[in-house]
Amino acid sequence: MDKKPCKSQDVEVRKGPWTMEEDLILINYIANHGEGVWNSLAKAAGLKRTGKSCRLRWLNYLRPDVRRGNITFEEELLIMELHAKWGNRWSKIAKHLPGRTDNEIKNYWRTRIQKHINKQAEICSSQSNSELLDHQASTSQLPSNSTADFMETYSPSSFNHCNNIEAFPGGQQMTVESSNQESYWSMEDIWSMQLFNGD
DNA sequence: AATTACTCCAACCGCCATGTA
DNA sequence: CTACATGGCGGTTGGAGTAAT
Repeated sequence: MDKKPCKSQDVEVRKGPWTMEEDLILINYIANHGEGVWNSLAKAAGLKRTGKSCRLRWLNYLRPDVRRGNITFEEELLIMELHAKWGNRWSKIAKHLPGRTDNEIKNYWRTRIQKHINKQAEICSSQSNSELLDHQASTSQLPSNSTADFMETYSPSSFNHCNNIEAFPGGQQMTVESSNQESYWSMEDIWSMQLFNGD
């Protein structure tokens, strides 16, 4: 089922969640040989994954400098500011948040900030008249320029003199409450194991 | 205690840009 | 110049975990 024929040869390709073994293989290989052409890296490392998959796994999860969870209030503000400026240019935004990946920022935006914006819009629309409703309907997908509109109201600068902070995702806690205590292997675990195995 | 609804995030997909033969 | 391979990006989805009923 999760096998896909390759163009040139019938190589089985694994999909779905990465196992710890695969992680270790990838980490080990990159530690010894560095990043390279991902397709050939995948083959050379003996991983039955596409180069794309390896690249994604490495960049979003396995890199030693990746920070996950606990997005701070400052980071949240920066994300909103940069999103207002650039729209959904997640990789560009991620470059301004050391250790954060575009995927994480994108997820964070969608699950927390955008949701909050939609809520705010709902409140607004229930309070105001049909004029707003029309505008909302046309921007329900929240393209980048509607975010810019939103930022006029909720820009970081306006936060300084606005008491809406507690209404924001995460509220007064300012940080993501989801625990960092991974239920499975933490990256520290994996990296320490990698050091064990490394040559 | 069981079920349903919701949240969150890792991973995949498809498209586009760029590099190379 | 063209065709193909690869990388990078943004959008979307599946499923695990958690909260609510």
